[in-house]
Amino acid sequence: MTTATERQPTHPGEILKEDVLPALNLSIAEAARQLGISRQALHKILAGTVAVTPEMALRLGRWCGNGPGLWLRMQQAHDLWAAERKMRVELGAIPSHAVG
Amino acid sequence: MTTATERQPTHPGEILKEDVLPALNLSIAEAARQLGISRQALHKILAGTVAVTPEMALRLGRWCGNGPGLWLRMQQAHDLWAAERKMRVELGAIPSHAVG
DNA sequence: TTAACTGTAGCCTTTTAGTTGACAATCGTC
DNA sequence: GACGATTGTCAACTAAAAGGCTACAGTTAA
Repeated sequence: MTTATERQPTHPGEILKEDVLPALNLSIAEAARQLGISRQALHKILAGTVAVTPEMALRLGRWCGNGPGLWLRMQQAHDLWAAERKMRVELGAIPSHAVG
Repeated sequence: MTTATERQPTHPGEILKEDVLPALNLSIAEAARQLGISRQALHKILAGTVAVTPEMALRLGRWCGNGPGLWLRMQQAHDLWAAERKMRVELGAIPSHAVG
């Protein structure tokens, strides 16, 4: 395996927008206030145009009460998928020292 | 749990320097050549002064034959630990919507 | 001695997260 | 209809970080 070029993993902002915000019944502006960030910054996360940094994952994890892990793992999967496509050619040129 | 302020998680470069490079019996310069990066860039990773990005994790994963996951998880643990200390105060000000 | 490798230090470019300010469009309420 | 809050989106700015490059002093091996 690890051939996995499936489809793009869901961006954490999507979960935030479709599940968390509706469940809490909060506006974007109010949520941003509680998170201590600008509403524009939160908007970009919801739109998936910026990444969830470790710092932002800590904010979200504290705010949602589920810890930073989920948000960070989702973002990582997303980043890895993107990087893998971008580097496909270059990666092929790297010699592999695999044991097996 | 998640109180975890233990000690700083090991930086992935440490593993690279102490285990991988000796096992492969390669110089830093040669390893950098194979990885397709400058020897200075590799040196900074080994010294732990820069982070292992998703792209770099893909290079290392391909090169070592173990995939990018290990390197990325180690870096993430490292980053999270650092961010958590830096934001401790600010995090306390964020209201928690935990269910339980 | 000469060649290669190493640790560091700069400098430069590009990318990206986050801020503030601004504007038009929308929606609920009085 | 008017008012206020929210929203989507833009631009300008700052700050940080990755990665490349050059350079130089020190070390080690042939």
